[in-house]
Order: sequence, then structure tokens, then C-alpha cells
Amino acid sequence: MNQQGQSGAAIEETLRVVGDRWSILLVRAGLRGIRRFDDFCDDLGIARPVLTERLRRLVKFGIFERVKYQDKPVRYEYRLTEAGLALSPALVALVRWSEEYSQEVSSETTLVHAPCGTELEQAFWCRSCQTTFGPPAVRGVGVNGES
Amino acid sequence: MNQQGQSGAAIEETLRVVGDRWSILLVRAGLRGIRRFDDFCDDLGIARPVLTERLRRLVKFGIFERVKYQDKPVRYEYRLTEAGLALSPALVALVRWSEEYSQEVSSETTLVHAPCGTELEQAFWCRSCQTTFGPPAVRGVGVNGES
DNA sequence: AGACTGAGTTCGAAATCCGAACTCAGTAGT
DNA sequence: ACTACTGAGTTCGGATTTCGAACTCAGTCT
Repeated sequence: MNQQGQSGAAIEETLRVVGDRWSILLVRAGLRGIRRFDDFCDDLGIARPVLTERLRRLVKFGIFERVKYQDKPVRYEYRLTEAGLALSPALVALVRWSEEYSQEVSSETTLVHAPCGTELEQAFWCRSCQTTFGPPAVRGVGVNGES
Repeated sequence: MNQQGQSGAAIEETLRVVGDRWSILLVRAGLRGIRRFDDFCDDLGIARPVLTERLRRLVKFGIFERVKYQDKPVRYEYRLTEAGLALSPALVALVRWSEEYSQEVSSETTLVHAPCGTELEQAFWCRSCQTTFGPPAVRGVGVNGES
């Protein structure tokens, strides 16, 4: 259905899982320590049936895991897996973008380097060159396609 | 409708713009040099009415701009704005995640540091400490909410 | 005149989303 | 024993989005 070889397929599949209005917000909530159904519900204002479906899908794709935390009445909660935690760089990038470019509301800096409190910048790191660099030096997203 | 102060509002608004299956892919296509309606259509396999609506929205939020590139029959194309280009870190983070965690297909490394060809790592940069660091040292996404 | 191009619109059918109300197992209070 | 409450869902009907396919419209090419 489309022509891009290489990294095309993977990111499309990813966006089919995570590319909706709620999934990223669920991951964010997970990072904030939220684990239980009703809490996700209240925190995000997501409709229950949608939350059910979304969590099931995120579990299926290994981003959350459903863990029993009590037996008497059997109760489950949802925790981020390692893969789920690994989405945080993407989340951080989005939050940073929001702060800088999103019209609407506050532009207070909310992301900082914890030890020192400085506003953070995002970069890529090349271990063989031992340098950081920005998106223009990345080959593979297609950033080279400029004409 | 929800309780998170701070960076909550901004990222939610952002996800309302960019958080669907197509928008990020459109940005990616834009980075790859695609600019014309039919090309987006063919490349992504997106339905035309949806593409129309999506592009209009992305233009409205300053991610793409609609530029006339010919008069005879008036024709417009869509180019990424500065704000649109600034989404590339998020995109790179997603592509990287896809490569590492997405089930399905190839896991060939497709993102490299252009000058040297080494697979890249993503990190944050603190200009006052002059160090790079990972997500756990970020305060503000909620990464601190762990109990 | 007839075919083609590029950027859309229009259409009806199919899939998703929503809020509100309901279920079901077990617990707590009286 | 009766009632109320909790947490994790499910069921419902209606509203919104999505889809593919076919159509439009201005101008160009042969």
C-alpha cells in the first residue's frame, strides 16, 4: 500500500499501535505512576470502553503488562514494561515540542535536567565520534530527502 | 476533564493535532521531500478526503504551509514549516523505538550519524552541566512519579 | 475535440468514538 | 441479612471519523 522500503514498515506499524490520541497519554500517565483502570479513566477523561480496548492493545504489543495485584476480588493493574518505558524519549520530544510551538497556554519550562534544574536540550549521541548532534546530521529518517 | 497541571495541557493539545495515525507519517513524508497532494496520497496510501482534512489541520497549526508553486492552473504544495521540522526529534525517537521494540519485520539499523555511519543513540543535553543523560534524569514528564 | 494532470469534493457504507448506565465479585457497615 | 460501596470492566444507542471509488474543475498537451 506504500513504497518506502527500509524503516518505513516499522514506524507505520508502531503508529498503528501508538498513534492515536490516547496511547501516548496513557504511557505518560504510566510514567507518572498511574496503574489502575479507574485512575487512568479519571486522569485522562477517556471513555471506559475506549480505555479497555486501548489497554488491551498496548498489552498485546508489549507496552503495558496486566498484573494481578490482589486475589480476594481479583484485581489487575497495568504497568509499563521495559518497552513502554523506552517510549519516554519520544514523549519527552513531544512535550518539548509542545512547550515551544504549541499555540495555547503556558510556555513555562517544565522539562529540566533533574540534578541541576537547567532546561534540557535534546540531542543524539554518537559513541564512536563522542559527540552530540542534531537532527540534520541524522541519516535515515529521510531528512536527507531535501531538494 | 483531567487533573494534571503544568505540562499537561500543552501536550494534550499537541496530541489532538498530531496524535493520529497519519499526521506523524505526513511529517515524515515531508522530511523525505514529499510536497504534493497526490504524492502524499500514493506514498502513504491515505484516503484523499482524510488527507485533505489532515493537511488543512496541520497547516492551521503551523506545521505545514500551503505554497502556490504554479499559476497557470493554480497549484499548491505543502511544505514543512520550522515548527514542522522541529518535530523531527520526536520522529527520530519513534523510529528508534520501532526498530528496537516493534514486533514484525526487519530490525536493520536505519538511523545513523551521517558523518560516520555509526548507529545513533538518543540523549538529552544539559548545557550548563555539559553532559548528556537519559530519560531517568529528566524531571517533568512525570518520570519521577514512580513509587 | 479528446485525453491527461493535480488538487481536491461528494457519496454511502463501515469502523470508532462517546457518555451513561449496567454487571459482577467481593468487602464493609449496621 | 440487607444495603452500600469498590474496581474493572461490558452493553447500549447515537454521533463522529474513516474509508474507497467516483466525480469535479481549471488548464494543458496532441
